Amino acid sequence: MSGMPQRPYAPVLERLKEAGLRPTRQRLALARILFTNGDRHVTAEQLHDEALKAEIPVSLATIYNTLHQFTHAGLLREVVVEPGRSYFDTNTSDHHHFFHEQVGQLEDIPGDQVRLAELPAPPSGTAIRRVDVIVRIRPS
Amino acid sequence: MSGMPQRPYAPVLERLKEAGLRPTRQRLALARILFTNGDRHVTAEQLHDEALKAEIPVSLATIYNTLHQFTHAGLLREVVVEPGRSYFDTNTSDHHHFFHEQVGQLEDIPGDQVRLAELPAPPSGTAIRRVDVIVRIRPS
DNA sequence: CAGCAGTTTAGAATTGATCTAGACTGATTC
DNA sequence: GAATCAGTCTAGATCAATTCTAAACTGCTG
Repeated sequence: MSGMPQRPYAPVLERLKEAGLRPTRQRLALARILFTNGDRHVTAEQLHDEALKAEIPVSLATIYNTLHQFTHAGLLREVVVEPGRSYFDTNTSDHHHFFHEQVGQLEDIPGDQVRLAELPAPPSGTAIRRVDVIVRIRPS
Repeated sequence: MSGMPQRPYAPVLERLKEAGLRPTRQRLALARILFTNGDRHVTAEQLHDEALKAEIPVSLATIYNTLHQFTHAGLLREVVVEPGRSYFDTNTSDHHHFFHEQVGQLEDIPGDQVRLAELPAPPSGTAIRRVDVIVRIRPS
């Protein structure tokens, strides 16, 4: 079918190298799925299914390893909204989320559409690491 | 030891009745642990341990049932901050949280110390059900 | 192309939570 | 206060998401 060999690997390869991650077959393929399709929010299972459909046989363990490595490297951000399920967000810039509870679907809120007028001082001996705002929505 | 029979059950009994929950042995005991010690944030496991230590033999299944029933009745509020673990907050008023990630410990932020200057319009066809703000902190 | 640290993998194990079917119990009725 | 019954409770099985383990594999570098 496709005449041109699929090769938008180059930019993704760069990102892996910069992050100090050895560009293996699996990491390249997963990075391509994650980072060449706009902003995304995936669970481990979703990414696994998608990889298998794309003919990239990869184990679930590797999916988990990779998601966490990417997160530590700052390529992904983990978002916790439901007990017993983690979402990974390819948008690592400063922003918050809508969470559609019925569907289990996350959606970015552009960073400047939520502003905290006032932030409390953290308890003494602690520093703020990050602020998460989750706007839980339901069909109306 | 204690001369007076422990009996701050009365107020707690009222709350159960008002919520339409039959005041059983277990529910009364758990309600007393939860609601007569100021604002608290507990996981199912924590509450279970505490109950057993207080000589109230209760199964883990009942702990889960009770926590959910109390939550539906509006006596508790569930807070999701960590994948794979749910916290239940005895403070059901409008407020947000600090989450001490190293320790897995939640702390209330008084309602008026976080104010959202701007809230985005929910996607069309949806309505906002609730907004959660989690300020993640770490030892400094 | 040999060697090795870093990766990947299948499958087992762990964890938090839920389900199930049977035993128990608060409230109601006589 | 015994009989009744819907509502509860329980031990144990089960489930789903995730992590662990030990062995096989693979990018690099020399």
